[in-house]
Amino acid sequence: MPELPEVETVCRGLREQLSAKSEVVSVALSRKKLREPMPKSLAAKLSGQAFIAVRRRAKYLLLDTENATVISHLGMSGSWRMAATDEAAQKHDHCRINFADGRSLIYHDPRRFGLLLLAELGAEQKSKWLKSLGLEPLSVDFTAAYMLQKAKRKSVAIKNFIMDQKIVVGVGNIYAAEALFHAGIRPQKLASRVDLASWQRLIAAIQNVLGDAIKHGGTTLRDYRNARGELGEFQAELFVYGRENENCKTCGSPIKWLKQTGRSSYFCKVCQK
DNA sequence: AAACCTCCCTGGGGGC
DNA sequence: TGCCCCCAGGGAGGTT
Repeated sequence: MPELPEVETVCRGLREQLSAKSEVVSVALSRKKLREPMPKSLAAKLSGQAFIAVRRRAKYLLLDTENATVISHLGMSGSWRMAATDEAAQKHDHCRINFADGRSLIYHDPRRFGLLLLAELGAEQKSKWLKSLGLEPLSVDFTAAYMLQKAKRKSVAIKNFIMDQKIVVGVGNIYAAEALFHAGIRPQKLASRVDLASWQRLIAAIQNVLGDAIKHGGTTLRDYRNARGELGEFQAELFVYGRENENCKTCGSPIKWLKQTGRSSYFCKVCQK
């Protein structure tokens, strides 16, 4: 589900919601496991603490107290919501963090592909989930020269390459399709065949589409909600994703669909070469 | 080493 | 209405 813009939107929302810095009084976990079991020590570690910062690395949310960091990944269907502590639980709620001010922060995840882990303060980057991650796409390090070098002698399609979290993080199936459209590059093109000028266009396209999606609060296809329970609005701005047989917004020709390594791709065969 | 495939889950939609 | 199959925003682990 959530790619960088959705996770960033949730991050900003949680930062605001947690700015009250109320102490945790208790934590309740469901018996179901997410991708990994949730740590039993969560209640003991968080009780008496307040969250002092909320950060994002790739598609991971990092919630800091003074002595630990909660690592959260939303998988395909995860969401966080703030509710009154006396509000009834919903099906698929898996973690409920109760604060002294009468509110509760709740992790909800029907498919349970998400993650909820605990790291010692400052040690989250050592987690196996974070240690091999590539560059942040909105950082100054993300350059055409870097991508050209990394793509050398790679026989993967460009779409798979820009979705490889070891190379660049945060780009998933929707925004890969959208960025390639805006850069005029077909998703099947080999990464090693993309020249420097094309990389410059593609990097600009990735940064623009991620930035615009953040401004629109992300894309809601089905499950995604921000920390206030609101939907994203970027789905109205999509040029190709999910638009098979609909007219290209630029040239009018029908958008094409293909399956690449098990995932749907969408492109315009006139606008993308 | 690199590039596929499979699997972890629930639920919604389409075809019959 | 029901059943069955396919699909979905991710990503680690296994296989070739």
